[in-house]
Amino acid sequence: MTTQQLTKNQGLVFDVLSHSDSPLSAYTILDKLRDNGFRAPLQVYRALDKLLEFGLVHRLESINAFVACAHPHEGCHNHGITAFTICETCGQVTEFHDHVIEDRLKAFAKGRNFKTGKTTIEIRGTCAGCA
Amino acid sequence: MTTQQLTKNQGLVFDVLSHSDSPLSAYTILDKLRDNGFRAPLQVYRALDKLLEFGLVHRLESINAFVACAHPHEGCHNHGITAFTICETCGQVTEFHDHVIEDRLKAFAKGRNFKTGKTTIEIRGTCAGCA
DNA sequence: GCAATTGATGTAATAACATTACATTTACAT
DNA sequence: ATGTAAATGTAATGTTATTACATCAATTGC
Ligand SMILES: [Zn+2]
Ligand SMILES: [Zn+2]
Ligand SMILES: [Zn+2]
Ligand SMILES: [Zn+2]
Repeated sequence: MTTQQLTKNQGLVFDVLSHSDSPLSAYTILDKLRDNGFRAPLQVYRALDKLLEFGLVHRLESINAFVACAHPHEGCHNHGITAFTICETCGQVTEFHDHVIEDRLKAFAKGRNFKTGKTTIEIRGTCAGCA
Repeated sequence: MTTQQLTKNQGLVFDVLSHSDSPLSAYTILDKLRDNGFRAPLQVYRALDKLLEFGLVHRLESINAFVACAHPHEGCHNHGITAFTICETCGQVTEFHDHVIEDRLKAFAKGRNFKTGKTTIEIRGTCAGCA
C-alpha cells in the first residue's frame, strides 16, 4: 500500500498527518484542510477510517488523536501489536513492537478463550527531550 | 481504602459501577443517578476523578467508559500496570497484571529515557461466552 | 455506449463525551 | 466561631464522533 492509490481526501489527510510532529485530532486536521475544501468532520473521519484500514495511520485511544505510521511500507499493521510512547509535553510519539509482550497477551487471551481483536498499548509520560 | 470513607456522590457512583456487569459511560451513570438527585455530568466526572485516584475504578480509554476495580482491596493501583480484556459483545471486562509485560514496557521506556506515566493496555475482542 | 453497481464525497444535523466558570455548602481543624 | 479546604450544584460551553440523506465518480457487465 503506497500513497499513490489514495483518493484525494485520503491523500490530503495522510499528508497533514505525515508532516505533523505530533498527533492531531480529527478536528485539527479539519481546520488544516479548510483551504483545501474540507467543510465537515465526516470528510476527515471517512478518510481516517480508510487510512487506519490501510495501516497508514494509527489512532491513539488514550488521547483521541491520530498519527501517521512511522513505517508504513513495512505493513505495520500486519506486524502484530503496535505499542506507543506518547509525550504529554511535546506530543512526540514513538512506535514499537515487542513480541514478548504480544506473546504474553495472546497467551492470556487464549487461556481465557478470549478472541482477540484490536489491542491498545499506550504509555503516556515525558520524553527524554522534555524531561 | 474502603467504601466507607467516600462522600455521598462518590459512594453513589461507585455503587452504580460495582453493580453493573459491564462498563458504563459517565452519561449512563448520570442517568442511573437522576433519581438520587444527580443533574449534571460534572457530578459524575468529579466523583469518577476521585474514585480513579483512590484506585477503586478504572477508565477504559478505548471505549470511553468506566468499571469498578475487580479487587479494590488489594490496592490494584499500586500494583503496577493493569491490563484488560473487553468483550465487545457483552461488555465483560477482565483485569489482569503481568510482570513480564510490565518489565518489557519499563525497559523500553528506560532505554529511551522516557519517563513513564499512566500506561494503557486494553484488548478488545470476544469473550468465551459470546464466541 | 449505457445501465447497474459500488465507492467516494458534500452537507446538515445530532449524538456522545468532557471541561470551564462561578456560586454555595459541608467538613473539619484551630 | 472562624478560617480553610474539600465537595457540591448549576449553567454554559467545548470537543469528539456519528447518523441521515443527497450527489458524484469509477468500475463492471452487457
Ligand atoms: Zn505503525
Ligand atoms: Zn516531549
Ligand atoms: Zn483494578
Ligand atoms: Zn462477551
